[in-house]
Amino acid sequence: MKNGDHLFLVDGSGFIFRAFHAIPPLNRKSDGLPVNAVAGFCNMLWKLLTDARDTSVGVTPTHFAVIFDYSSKTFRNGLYDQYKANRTAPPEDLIPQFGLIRHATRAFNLPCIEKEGYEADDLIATYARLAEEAGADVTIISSDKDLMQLVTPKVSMYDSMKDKQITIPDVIEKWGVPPEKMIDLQAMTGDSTDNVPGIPGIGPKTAAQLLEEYGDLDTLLGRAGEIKQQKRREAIIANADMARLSRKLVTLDKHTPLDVPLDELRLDSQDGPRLIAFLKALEFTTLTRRVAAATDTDAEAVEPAYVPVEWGAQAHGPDLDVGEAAGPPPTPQSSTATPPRGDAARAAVPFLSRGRDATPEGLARARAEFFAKAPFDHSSYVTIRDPATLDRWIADARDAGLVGFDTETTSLDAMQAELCGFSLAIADYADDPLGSRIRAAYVPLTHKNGVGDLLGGGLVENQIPLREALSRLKELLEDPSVLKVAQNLKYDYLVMKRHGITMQSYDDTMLMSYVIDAGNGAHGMDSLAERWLGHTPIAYKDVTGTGRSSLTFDFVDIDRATAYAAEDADVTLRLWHVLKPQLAAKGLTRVYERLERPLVPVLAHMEERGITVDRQILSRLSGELAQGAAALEDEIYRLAGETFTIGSPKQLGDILFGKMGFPGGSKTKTGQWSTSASVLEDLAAAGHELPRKIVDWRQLTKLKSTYTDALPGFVHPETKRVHTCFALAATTTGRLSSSDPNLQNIPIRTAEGRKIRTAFVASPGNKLVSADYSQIELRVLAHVADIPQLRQAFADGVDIHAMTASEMFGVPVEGMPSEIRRRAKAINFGIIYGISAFGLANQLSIERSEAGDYIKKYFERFPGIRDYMENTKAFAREHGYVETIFGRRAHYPDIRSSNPSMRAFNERASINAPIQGSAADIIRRAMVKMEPALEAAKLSARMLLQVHDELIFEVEEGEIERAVPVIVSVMENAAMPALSMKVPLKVDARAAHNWDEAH
DNA sequence: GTCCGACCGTA
DNA sequence: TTACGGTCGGACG
Repeated sequence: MKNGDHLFLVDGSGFIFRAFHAIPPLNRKSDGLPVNAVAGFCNMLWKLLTDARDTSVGVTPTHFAVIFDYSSKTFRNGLYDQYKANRTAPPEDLIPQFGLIRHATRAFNLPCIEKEGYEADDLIATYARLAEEAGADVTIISSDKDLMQLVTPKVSMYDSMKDKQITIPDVIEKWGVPPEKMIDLQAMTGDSTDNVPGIPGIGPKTAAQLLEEYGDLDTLLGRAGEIKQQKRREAIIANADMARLSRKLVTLDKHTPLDVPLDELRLDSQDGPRLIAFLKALEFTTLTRRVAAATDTDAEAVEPAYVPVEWGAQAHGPDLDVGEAAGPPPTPQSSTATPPRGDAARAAVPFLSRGRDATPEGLARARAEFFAKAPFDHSSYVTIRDPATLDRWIADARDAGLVGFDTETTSLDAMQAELCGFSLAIADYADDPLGSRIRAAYVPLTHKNGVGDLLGGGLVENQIPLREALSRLKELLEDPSVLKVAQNLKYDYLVMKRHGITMQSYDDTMLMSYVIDAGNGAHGMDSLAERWLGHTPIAYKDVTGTGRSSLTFDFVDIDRATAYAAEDADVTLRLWHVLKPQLAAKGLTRVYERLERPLVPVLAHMEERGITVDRQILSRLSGELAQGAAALEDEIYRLAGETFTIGSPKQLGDILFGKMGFPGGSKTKTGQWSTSASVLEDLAAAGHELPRKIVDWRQLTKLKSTYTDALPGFVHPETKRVHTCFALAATTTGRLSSSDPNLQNIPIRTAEGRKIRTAFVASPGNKLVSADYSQIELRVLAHVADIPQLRQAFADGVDIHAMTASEMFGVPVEGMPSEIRRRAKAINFGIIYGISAFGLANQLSIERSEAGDYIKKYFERFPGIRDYMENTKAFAREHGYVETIFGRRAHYPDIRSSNPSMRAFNERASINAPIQGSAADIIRRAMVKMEPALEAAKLSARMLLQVHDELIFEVEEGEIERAVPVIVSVMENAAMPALSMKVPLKVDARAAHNWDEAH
C-alpha cells in the first residue's frame, strides 16, 4: 500500500445492528428468512464498490475489507470481567443474518476479517494505523463513536445510512473534543451498553468541558480537588480508578496481530456469476438486476447459490438440555479439547429448550433447522498420526459419550475389505454449555505409497501401527458407555469384528432414516447429507478416481483421505443429531430399536458365516446347460433361417414379428414388440415351434449366466464359502434384500433350476435346516382385515385356497377340480397385491370382465377385505404412508398423483405394504430372538440365510432333533409378546444335506 | 466406462 | 395385481 491508495474498512458487526433497526423488516419471500440487515449491507457494499466517488466519501477505494467481531470474549474481559456483561441476546430475526453477512462479503469477493480475542474495532484500528503509516487514506464505514478516536487528517469515517462523512470537525462538533481526546471522554462518560463504568454523573457535555479545562484525563484526576462543584469533585475522586480502567477498556488496540496482511486487502474485480448466485438465493431482485448489468452477466443463466445460515454460538438464547433418553450426556467441560476455528467453530448444536418448544417435535424441528444451515469447514479436520493424539481423541469421545465413527477400507465387500484407517467425529461442550462443536479426525493406518514400486510400495510414514491403533480403538468400540454412531453400521461392525472387535452401544443413521422415511428416497449418506444438511459430501470417486485409473483407498493421499473420511464421520454425527429426535417425535423409536438396530449384529454374523456351495456341482451343471443351449441355438438358427443374437430382444422381435410374421402380442413401454415369456408361450400354444425353443434357450442361459457360472466367483478365498450381503434399508416394505450374490432368488420352480439348489450344502457333520412360514401373508391379511372365514380356516388348518374356492364357487373342498383351486389361489395372491381386474385377467388368461366378476364375487363373500383395502387407500391418501402391525411406515408420496395409472399403482402398493411389511416384521423379530434362544438351549445351530418367509440354518447332525423345535417355536411365536395375532403362525421345517432337499 | 430397458429368478 | 437383484444388449459418451 502506498501514498494515494485508499482503504475502506467496513465495521461489519456494527453495521448489522444499525441496519437491522434502521431498515424495515424484510423477509425472503419463499421461506420467511429475515434479510433486512443483509439487504442494507449488500446495497451499501455495491454502492461503495461502484460509485463511492458520488457519495460524500468522494473517492474510489483501492483496498477494501469487512471486519467482524469473532466472539463476545476478548482481551478486555481479562481487564474487567463485567465488560459487555449486560449485553442481551440479539433479536431472533437478527441471528441468522450474522452469518449471511459474512457470506455476502465473500460473495462480493471481499476479505472477511475477524480474530479470536479481539473486537472488530481493534482490527480496524490496526489496519487504519498501518495504512496511514504507508501514506494511504482510510475511510472507516461506521458511525460508532468508539471508532472516532481513530479519526486523523488521513483517517475519516463514513455513515453509510446517512451518506455522511465524519472528519475531525465533525467529531468536535458532535462531542466537543477532537478525536484524540475521545478516549478520555469515553473513559469519563462510560458506556452503559458495553458496561464500561466511567464516572457516575459525568456525561459527554461535562466531560468535554472538563477536558477543555484540564487538557486530559490524567491531569484532571491529578487536580480533581480543584473542581468547584462538590458533587462532581467527590464523584471524580471516588471513581478515579474506574476512570482509568474505563480508559483501558475504550482504548483500541492498534497493534493487533493480523492474519491477513494489509496488502492483501487490495480490491479485486467482481465475480459477477458468484455474486448474482448469492443475491438470487436471497431473492434480492433489484440488486441482482443491477449487478447483472454492471458485470455483463446473464442473471437468468445463474442458479441461486446454496446459502447456509450460521447461527453464532454467541447468539444463542438460554437453551438448556433437559435430557433425551439416548441423547448425549451433557458434559460441560472437555479438558483437552481444542475447538476448531473458523465457521464450523461457531456451529453450535441446539438442544431442547425449556423456554421455547419443549416437545419432541420441537426438538426435532429445531435440530433440523439448525443443521440444514450449519456450514462445513474442512479446514477443521485433522489427521491423527501418533498414539498420544489418538488417546486424547478417544478420551474426548468418552467424555462426550458419543462419537461418530467410520471405517475406510479397500472394498465395498465387508468380508473382503482391508482396513485402511478410520475416522472419528466428536461434539464438544468445551466452552459452550448451550451447544456443541463438531470436530472430526482421520486416523490413517495402512496407507501405502505406490511411487516407483511395482509391488505397491511400502507403508507411508507416520501412521500409528495397525495393532497399536486397534487395541486403543477396541477400548472405545467395546465400551458400552460410549454411543458409536455410524452410517450403514453393519459394514463397519463386520470389518471391526474381523479384527477381533465386537462393537457395543451403537446407532445407525441409515436405519434411522429408513424407519423415518422408507419410500421417501434413498438412505445412503450422500442422499441424507443432501436432504438434511443441505450439503454434498466429497464423492468417493473424486478421491479414488474411477475405472481403470482408480485407486484403492490405501493408495489415496492422506490429506485427501482425511478430507473425505473426516467429513463422513462429521456428516454421520450431524445426521444422528437430526434423526434421533425425529424417531421420538414420530413414535418410531420402538420400530428402530426392536426391528432395525438389533438386526445389525444378527445379519453381520450370518454374512460372516456364509454358506458352502459345491463348485463341482455348479461346474457340471454349467457344462450341461452349455450343451443344452448350444443344441437349442442350432435349432433356433435353423428355424429362423439365419443366425442372430438370441439374447437381444430387439433382434429377436425383428425375426419373430418381422421376418416370420407372427402376430405381435403386447408392446413394451419403448414401443418395441414384447418378447416376454408369456408372449412366447402364447405363440408356442398356437403351434409355433421357434418360440418354444427361445423360451427353453432363455431358461438355460439364464440359469447358466446368473447362477452356475456366477456363483463360484463369490466363493471367498479364505473361508471357501459364499457370503451374501443383506441390505436392511433397501425396500419400501421392510423386507431385506440380498446381493453379491443374491441368495434370495435361487431357482426352485423348475426341475432344471432346482438342481442349482443341490449345490448349496452343509459342511461335513452338519445338515441344512430350512424353516419357512406357511401362508404368512394370507395369515397377516386375515389378522389385519379380521376376516372370520379366513381366521377359522387357519385355526382349523385347512387348505386356504380350497376354502376360498369353496366359498366363492360353492364347490365342496373334497374332490375339488385343480383348475378351480388354481383360480382361487390366483385371486388370493391378487388380493395381497392390491388386485385389479386387468392384472387378474392377465394372470389367469381370462377376459377382463370375467376377472372383474371374480373380484366382485370375492368381495361379496369377504366384505371385510374390501373394507380393509378401501380404508388402507384412504389412510395412505391422507397421511402419505401406511403402517404395518408393528408400526413400521412405508411412504407413498405419489399416491396423490394426478396421473391415474401412477395413482392406481401407488394404491395397490399401499394395500400390499402392510401385509408384506408385517410379514417382514415378524420374521425380523424371529431373527432377533433366534440367537439368544439357540444359545439358551445350548445349541450351536447357526442361522445362515433369510429368504423373506424362510430361514436356513446349519446344524450339527446330532443336534437337529433338539434344534428344530426351538427354531419352529421362535418363529411361530415371533409376534409375541408385542402382539397377539388373531390367527396362528405355522412353520414347516426340514433338515437335509442340501438346500433343495431341505426345502 | 456408464446408463437404461427388457427380461427373469425368488417370495 | 406386490417386493426385490442380476444379466444382457444397446446406446451414450
